Amino acid sequence: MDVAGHSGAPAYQRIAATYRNKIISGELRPGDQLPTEHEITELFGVVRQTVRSGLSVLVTEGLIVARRPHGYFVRQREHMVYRPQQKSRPRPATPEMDRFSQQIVAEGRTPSQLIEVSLVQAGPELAERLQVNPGDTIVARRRVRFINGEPTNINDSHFPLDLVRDSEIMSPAYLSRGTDQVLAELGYRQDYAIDEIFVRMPTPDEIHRLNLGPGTPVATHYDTGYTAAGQAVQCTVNVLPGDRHKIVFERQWQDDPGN
Amino acid sequence: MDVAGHSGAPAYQRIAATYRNKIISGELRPGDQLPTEHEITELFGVVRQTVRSGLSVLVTEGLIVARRPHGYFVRQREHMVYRPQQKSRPRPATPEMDRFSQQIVAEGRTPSQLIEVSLVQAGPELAERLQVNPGDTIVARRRVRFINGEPTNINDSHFPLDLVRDSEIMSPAYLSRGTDQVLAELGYRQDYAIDEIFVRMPTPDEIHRLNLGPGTPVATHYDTGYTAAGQAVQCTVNVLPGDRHKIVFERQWQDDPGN
DNA sequence: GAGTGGTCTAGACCACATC
DNA sequence: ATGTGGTCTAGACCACTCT
Repeated sequence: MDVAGHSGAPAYQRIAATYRNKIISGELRPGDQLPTEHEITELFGVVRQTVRSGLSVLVTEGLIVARRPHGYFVRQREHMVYRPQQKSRPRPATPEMDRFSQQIVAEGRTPSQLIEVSLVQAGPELAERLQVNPGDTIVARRRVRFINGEPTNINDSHFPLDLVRDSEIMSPAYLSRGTDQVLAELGYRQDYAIDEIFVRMPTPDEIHRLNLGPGTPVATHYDTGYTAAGQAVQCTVNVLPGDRHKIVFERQWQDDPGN
Repeated sequence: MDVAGHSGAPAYQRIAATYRNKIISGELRPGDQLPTEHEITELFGVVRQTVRSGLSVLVTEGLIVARRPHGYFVRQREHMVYRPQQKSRPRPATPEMDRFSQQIVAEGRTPSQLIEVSLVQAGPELAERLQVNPGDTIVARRRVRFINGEPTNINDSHFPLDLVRDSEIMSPAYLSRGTDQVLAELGYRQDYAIDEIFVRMPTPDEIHRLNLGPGTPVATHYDTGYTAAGQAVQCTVNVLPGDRHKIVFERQWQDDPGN
């Protein structure tokens, strides 16, 4: 079972297991420093490369981070709550902020955004969801959201070009009433949405935009909106770093009470 | 931007970027074999350890797998659809299978399960959700679900001991009508649930139970059920390997149509 | 037996932040 | 200047599977 703990296991796995157990058991707490590579070398009687192999296991597991030139530290994580359900609830009549910003301000933190609008060719993933052909031109409204100056998630909205040509959505300015409202004004009222969540390791581009550390997986949330007639009007790709978010929603029971 | 592509980047990053780009662009397709470590050594003019560093980046990104003694191959993934919403919908009157098994059979595949029931002490995560004190004894009904003999997800249900003592839930047998129904018969009808999804790298135990490859993150889905009075009656922890699942749910709009 | 990846040793030089 | 982790070389032996 606990193969890595066996004395027959490779040395680097024993090193990883040793410090993993100390972290899980609470002996090492978030923010605590591990021994240096040099010290672990002497503790286990192996060369530095072997120590590095062991620690790299814990780095890719997201348990520790290297802070040069200080050493390795137990990682701490703080999850912001992400509620996909709330997107389909009414907003205040005259909103000054989108829902993300409202939530952050309510938590006493400072939100900011970087918005970038461009015309791109639809890849297969987006083409299928937006009911267009791969390679068709679509509008991408790319946004990185920050909390207290730290990049926190990616929110890239995509629209079929025909729907939003010459509308406000084409401007890289902040739309306080939200793109859904603009779409509704253009005659494309969103009636229902399909949410898909994938879990994977980030691409180098995502690592760069979100300033992700090694061993940080991401959730990709595809939110595809449709009119009552079933026409796709937008597909938003949210990329949520696993160490900064938890996804929350609620369900009411629909059982027959006589059951 | 594409730092790893710069000629100034470390050799192992250039190697990783080279094959990552070939995979993303489609030049290398799922199932294709990469050159051997020895061949890449000659292609880049570096020693084997450096090649291994580069390839290990792609392994931990989940893009490739090592199949000894054949070589490295581009990984292929197949996502089963996971619908947390369906848990709160009525089932057929006389179910012979749980929802998971129903779906798998409908897809023409063969489900199976390993069930294990035990009494455990609640850790802080479960204690908080089940409204008990940390260290209190709770009932854990642990289940690994298989498709065609391959482990696919973990489904561990937890109950306060007082609620289910001496009930069928304590037996490690398959309950075709579901534990929710058994709880309802005991007088604890579930009225609503809160779902929380975390994204992280798996623990060694999860790697073992689910036979996970390196670079595979997991989603942890906490499904906590409450009676109408707000009493927590169960907390189920689903562990979903990222390379085998996508999470899907739907939303109807709740806007005021006059908006 | 040949070839694959898995592990390990014993060195070396570097960039970087702190003292 | 010191000490940290980051990268790299040049070897070695091993377990495993295919032929």
